[in-house]
Amino acid sequence: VKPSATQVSNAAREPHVRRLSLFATLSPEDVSELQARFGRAEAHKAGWTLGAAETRPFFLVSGWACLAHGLSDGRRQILAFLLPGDGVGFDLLSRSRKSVEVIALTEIKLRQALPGAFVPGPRLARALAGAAAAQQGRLIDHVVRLGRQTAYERMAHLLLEFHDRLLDIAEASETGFEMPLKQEVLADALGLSLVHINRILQQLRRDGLVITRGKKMTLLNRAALMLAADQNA
Amino acid sequence: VKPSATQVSNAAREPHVRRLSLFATLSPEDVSELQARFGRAEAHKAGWTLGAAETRPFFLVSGWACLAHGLSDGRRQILAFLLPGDGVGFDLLSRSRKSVEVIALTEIKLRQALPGAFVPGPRLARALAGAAAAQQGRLIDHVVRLGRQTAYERMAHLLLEFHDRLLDIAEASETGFEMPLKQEVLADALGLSLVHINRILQQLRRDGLVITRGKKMTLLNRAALMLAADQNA
DNA sequence: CGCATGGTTGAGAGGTCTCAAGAAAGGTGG
DNA sequence: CCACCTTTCTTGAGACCTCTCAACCATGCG
Repeated sequence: VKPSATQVSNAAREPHVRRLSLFATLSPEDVSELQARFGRAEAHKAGWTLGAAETRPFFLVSGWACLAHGLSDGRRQILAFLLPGDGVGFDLLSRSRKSVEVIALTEIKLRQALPGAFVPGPRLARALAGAAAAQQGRLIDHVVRLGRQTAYERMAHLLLEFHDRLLDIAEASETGFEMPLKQEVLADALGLSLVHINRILQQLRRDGLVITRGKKMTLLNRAALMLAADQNA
Repeated sequence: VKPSATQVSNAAREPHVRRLSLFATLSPEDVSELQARFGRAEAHKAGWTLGAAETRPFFLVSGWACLAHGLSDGRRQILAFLLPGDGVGFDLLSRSRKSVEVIALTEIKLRQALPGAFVPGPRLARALAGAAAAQQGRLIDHVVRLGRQTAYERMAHLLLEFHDRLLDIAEASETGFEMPLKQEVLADALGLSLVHINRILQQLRRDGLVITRGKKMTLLNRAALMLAADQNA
């Protein structure tokens, strides 16, 4: 494998390369090895759904998606958000349970793994394991939010999670980011009703912690948000 | 490696061997390879606590324990229960987050991995991966419980989880099992208050779904419990 | 027998939900 | 560019679930 400088620098702009680089220093060869294992970007519209167990591993290239589990009476719980650069199917998460679905929350582009076994080199393996561990950690945070935090705390914590994750891939500014989520989605993630989500957001605005304008979310007081989010994590 | 028949049949009685056998058919060599990698059983009293990130991988041999995360104001969320035969530290779960603790809920015995790298054979690797996936699946169930189920549903679902897991290692009868948990622990697991746990248990008894006598939990109507637990999982 | 621990009850407060309706925002065709 | 329709957000009011506080009972153990 002998990647050209152009190929590498193009790849470096891809969010999954950026995100994996957080967990291990990837050589140009690592990057091109990775790129070679995944197909062309394919696009899907918001609302597109896929049984998580049925798919090959993939990276999300752009857009927001989630993993969700539906109850038989229509209630739905969002298990995790997928942001650009996030992978699905590398760890066991998605395979471990039927009835976990991937749902596109916006228009998305993704790159599926090509058929055939993928045996990553040591650095790449470390990066993939790191990303999987990070996802596990977020799932744990989610349990804590749902089990032991108030609506206000949950929302503060989730907003900070989004901000941190988007900063990692340079899709957020120091003070804010685009959050293309309906309040209904926030409700299904945080285990609250749509109406209550609305009121909690108002409260955060009234307290001067955030500003929302359309899909633009501005964090006015990160320190106060962290205090509210607690988890002392 | 040439294990004696006695060694193997003794090992087969150990709960972690039993549990791993659910995920792959282990040869006698696999079993003795596994046994050789873990030290003697060490005992700890209820209440014993350990930072999950600090420990070597281990198997719980007997007793009940849990993984928990504490908030700064004293609130606590139990992330997962550890039953005899369960492992900690093989997947990323425990390592991924500081401030996740292992807590012994009863007297426990555990066997830590011996120092040095552990490179399991293919069947053993499959079994370990299967066990890790099962644990992930339970974590997902937990998220759904906490996010989208009522107290009654959560309790029903958790009782069924206990029953199924204990049946796997032959520590439950068809209709019941020993549940050595204080109501406070159930509260921290299910995201409810101690008082409410008490009332929910009464309700389950009143509805004829369970009987509790001391630590003995009897499931009178598994079908009805499953209906209540939903998750249609 | 007496203390300590864990379970049970009662009453009132509070957070969150549901239902229902109205306002705003966004997209589409004329 | 406007009118219209759909989607999403916002508001109000009452109900319900769950919480907190504060006792009181049961059980087990020294």
